[in-house]
Amino acid sequence: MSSDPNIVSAAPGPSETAGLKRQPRVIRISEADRHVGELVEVQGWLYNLRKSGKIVFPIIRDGSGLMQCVAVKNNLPEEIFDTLKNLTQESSFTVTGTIRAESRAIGGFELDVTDAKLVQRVAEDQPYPITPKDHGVDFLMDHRHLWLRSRRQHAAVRVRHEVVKGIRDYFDSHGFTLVDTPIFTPAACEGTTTLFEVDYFGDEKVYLTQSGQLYNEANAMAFGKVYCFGPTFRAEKSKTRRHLTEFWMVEPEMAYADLEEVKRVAEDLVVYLVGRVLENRQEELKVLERDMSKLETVRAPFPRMSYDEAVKILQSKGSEIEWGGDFGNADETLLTQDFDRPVMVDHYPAHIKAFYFQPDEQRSELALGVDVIAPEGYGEIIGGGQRIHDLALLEQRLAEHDLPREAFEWYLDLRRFGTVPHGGFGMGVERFVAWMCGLEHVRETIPYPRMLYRTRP
RNA sequence: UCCUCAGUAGCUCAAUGGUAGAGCAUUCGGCUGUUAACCGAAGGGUUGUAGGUUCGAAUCCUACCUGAGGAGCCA
Repeated sequence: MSSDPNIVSAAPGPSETAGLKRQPRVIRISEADRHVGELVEVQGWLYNLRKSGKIVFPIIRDGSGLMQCVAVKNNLPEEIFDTLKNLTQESSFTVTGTIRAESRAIGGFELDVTDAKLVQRVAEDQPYPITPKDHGVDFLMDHRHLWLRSRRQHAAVRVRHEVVKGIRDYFDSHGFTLVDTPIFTPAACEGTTTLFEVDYFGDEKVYLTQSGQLYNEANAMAFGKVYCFGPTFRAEKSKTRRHLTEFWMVEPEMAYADLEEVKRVAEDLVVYLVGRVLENRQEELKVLERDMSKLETVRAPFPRMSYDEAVKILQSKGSEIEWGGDFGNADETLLTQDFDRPVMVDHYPAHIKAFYFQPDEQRSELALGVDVIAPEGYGEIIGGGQRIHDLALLEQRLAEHDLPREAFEWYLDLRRFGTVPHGGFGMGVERFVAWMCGLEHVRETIPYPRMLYRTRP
């Protein structure tokens, strides 16, 4: 007997007597293996239907999986057989029958039908738009609310769930406290990227956050080790397979941490998450046809190199990059192609990083920042580093970047009242999930993607 | 913002200046083990929009609209 807390329906208990009508237990398809030989009820939607005269094979989808049902005309009341025979795609219905292992059927189990109830039949003059054949991305995105019922989308969303849960479990079990940062913010966190402006009761302009980092620094001084995890907004007119205007980012921040500690945590987190996805989401990766051998090699230590070294490697591989420039996507792919795991690049030129990066002691033109670049062309999944802890230096950087001093007074306070070296990073969930799933585009890693030219549905 | 490509049936595509077609989906009929089942039939079109060239335009030209891929920027 299962103790799955998800089962809310009344199940036949030990007090059931022979005189009572037997109520079949409602199960989810994902747990079919534990109910072989039992009479059960499945509640779901029609995924596909094949019929051959006096026998029909409806495949029911219940959100947890797919199961083929077998209904034979001669063994059923005519009304029930006709109900199943006339089901249209995505019609909702419940079906009762006995579970049997069947290697020919999708999922490995089959239901021999004894009863069925129609809940709502999809009208044939307005059939379900997503047929079992091919569709284009534009059409599917217009029907995203229905597309999520498809197997591949289902798999991607489940991998995302695993990654999100893994992120929380990792930080929760390593002494971090979740301290949420605001989504409405009064000014730019970094001053570089474009922000979405929001009218705030007419008399004040606020912006949707592009990073929780500045608040994270305050929180780290309060709690030692913190993380924030929520949606982030970038009004950049980026139109590539790696960009969304609304995406999720986890940002840990640690007091008394230097660049090396930031790198250690970033590496440890990535290794943990990859291992967890491989362990718990194999079925989903199979649906996505992900080459799992490409993930199994992701172990510590990751290759580490300085920006200087990275530029030399790129130049030797034919890139036209020059010292001082930022890496393009082609550069990132070149840089990782000889490795079977992510690559860490640190000590970037300060002028291509945000104002708050701590400079290197020996070479002040370098910033103590690190990027983690995923293999297979998935690009930068983590960016972070050590922050400036000295008040005078931070004041100088604000001035150099023409940032409004008064808006940052609270941030400067952190350097006035017990400042310590500290650092952290941000990891983009969608890019990470796209890498795990082997997806071409990050738009399939979030249920309702928001992109340059798409805000619907 | 820039560059490239694409818009034809509900969907995916064909028709390369000369009568707009196929598969899937839908409807009707057939089939007791199908695996995107199959077999037969039917309905379904102002070829993204506006203009132009031509005897004749889905096809050539111009503008616009919509989308995709990429660049820059970033996670």
